[in-house]
Amino acid sequence: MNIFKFYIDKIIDILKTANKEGLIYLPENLNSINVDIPPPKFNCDISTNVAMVLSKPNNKSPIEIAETLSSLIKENDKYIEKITIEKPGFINLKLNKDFWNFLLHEIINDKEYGSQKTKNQKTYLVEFVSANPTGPLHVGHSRGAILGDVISNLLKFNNQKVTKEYYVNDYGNQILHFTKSVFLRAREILYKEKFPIDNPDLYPGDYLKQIAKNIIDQNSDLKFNNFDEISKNLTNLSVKESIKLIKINLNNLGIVHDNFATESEIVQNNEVENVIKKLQNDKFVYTGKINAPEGEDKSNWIEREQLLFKSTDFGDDKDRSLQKYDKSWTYFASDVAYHYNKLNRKYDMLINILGADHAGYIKRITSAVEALSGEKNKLTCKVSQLVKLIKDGKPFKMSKRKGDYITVEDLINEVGKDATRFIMLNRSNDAELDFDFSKVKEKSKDNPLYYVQYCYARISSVFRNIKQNINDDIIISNYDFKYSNEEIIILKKITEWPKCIEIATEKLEPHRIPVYLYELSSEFHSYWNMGKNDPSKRFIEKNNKIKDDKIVFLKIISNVIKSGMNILGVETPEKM
RNA sequence: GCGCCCUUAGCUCAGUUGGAUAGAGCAACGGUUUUCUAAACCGUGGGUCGGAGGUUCGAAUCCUCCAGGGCGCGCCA
Repeated sequence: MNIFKFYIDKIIDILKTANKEGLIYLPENLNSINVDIPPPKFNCDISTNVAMVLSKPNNKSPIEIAETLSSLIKENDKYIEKITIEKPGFINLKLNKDFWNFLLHEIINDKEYGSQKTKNQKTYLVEFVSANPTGPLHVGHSRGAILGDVISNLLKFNNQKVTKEYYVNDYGNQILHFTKSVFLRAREILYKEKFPIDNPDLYPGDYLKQIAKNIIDQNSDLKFNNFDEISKNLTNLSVKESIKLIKINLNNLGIVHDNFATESEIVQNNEVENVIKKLQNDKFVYTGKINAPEGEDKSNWIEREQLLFKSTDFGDDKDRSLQKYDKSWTYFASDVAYHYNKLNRKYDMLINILGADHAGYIKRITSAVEALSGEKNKLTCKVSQLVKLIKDGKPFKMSKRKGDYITVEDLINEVGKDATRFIMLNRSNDAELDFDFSKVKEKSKDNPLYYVQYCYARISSVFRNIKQNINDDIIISNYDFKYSNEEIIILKKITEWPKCIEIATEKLEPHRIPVYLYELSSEFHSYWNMGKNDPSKRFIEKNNKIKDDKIVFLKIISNVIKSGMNILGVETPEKM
């Protein structure tokens, strides 16, 4: 039940009839007609811009059209108490009590209220995190991880089919350096050799000692004499250890992937060769030269003939290299193969969540997917911007070099899963985020998580006091209530929930959900406090009973909060 | 040099399929608890929506240009 759609459909029906009767001329495209909630001062529930949109094509003033339409609307809708026209031509509707009773009756026990019920269910592959398997996740990874998880939840809430995937980059130079670091840490343990801490290629973090120790303990036959001899085996073991750590981190954040795809498998199965052959056949690959980037030190630049992907055909600023100097594949080449692999698994839509530092990569990979699929918007990439850590009022800089960074484990231990998720989701993913440790820990209004949870807890306390289970369906025989103006303000907010979900889904912007939940909670807290002076606004009466209208009211609000918090992956405790 | 993101109140930020007087929180000041959870509420002040053009009935929102900040750009992943 989306009242905006409900009224747009209604208005368009009326327009079509009026058009047939020759009362009004209709342009082809009616998309700019919309229905909204008007500002509070008009004391109305719904407004539409239809008269202004039709003004020009009809060569009449908006007010004139509004007058014609408003009488038609009024005749055709039994839910209208009052209809007014406001300059410059808005039509404002005030809905009667039958409407609110109808609405509440529709949604009271609908656990999926707000869900976008589309006819065709689509399959999505959401790839996120995909951090290099060279150690545990740090705070920077967690924002994208949470974003991807909640986008998946959001799609699922709308009854779409979602696979959550992690792409393990277990191939290439960084992994080689990582394995070498494990090797040297192992020798440090076994032979007391000093780890070359100053070698900038190696990974200095302490966690490598533990990884090395685990590998030694579990593989007594492995000899740490010659790196080249055990390199392949040790890579596998080291990556496995890393993935183990990463999975623990993800679990602590409340995230479980459905699938882990590995780069090494893509390479071993010759998928890179295959995809490049396909692109060659389609004339998207050629041998040529590319220029060094402007404004940087070009002294090390070696110009050479190389295998290039024609991403400029799709709007990229240069073509992209597929092969390294030694003829091995670039990261991009295997990623193209990986995306071809995704395409062959026949998903309707692909979504990638990337960190800000990989944003420059989007153009070339969407180009590749377009070249391979022939579809323009098959792949959507969302970027999670930087997280600026603030500790003790000062920015906290992480340095991978020194192994000096805040891990997900530190984060969860210090602020907890729910607060982390809520705060990280409370901002647009396109904007940088200040993450202030002391504030996130604070149990007050400063922390929007507790504010929303407290709203749910307050509602729960009413249910507890009247000895009802908040999760049970509400059975009401007769929907005939008259809500006060203060209550209708909140009911109006409730009607916005489907719209919030719609926009959040369409734009893949889950931050709209915590923002909405905060606003709804704010209105509820405000109402709650009115009960102090005005007994009619209290929920429980002197005889410890509750009226039907009140319990319906509470149930609706708690349903919305609960389903919103579920999408966010955050708890709704009944007591705080 | 190029690409992406950001610029809205003192601070941190919401606000886009273009809508009516641009909203929250924090900070400041003053109030609210014999009554369902005060982790709450109420009130007061605070704005050239970075700048300049354009598009139109109407622009924080769309287009162009400019400025400032961030991230990134090599056969690293």
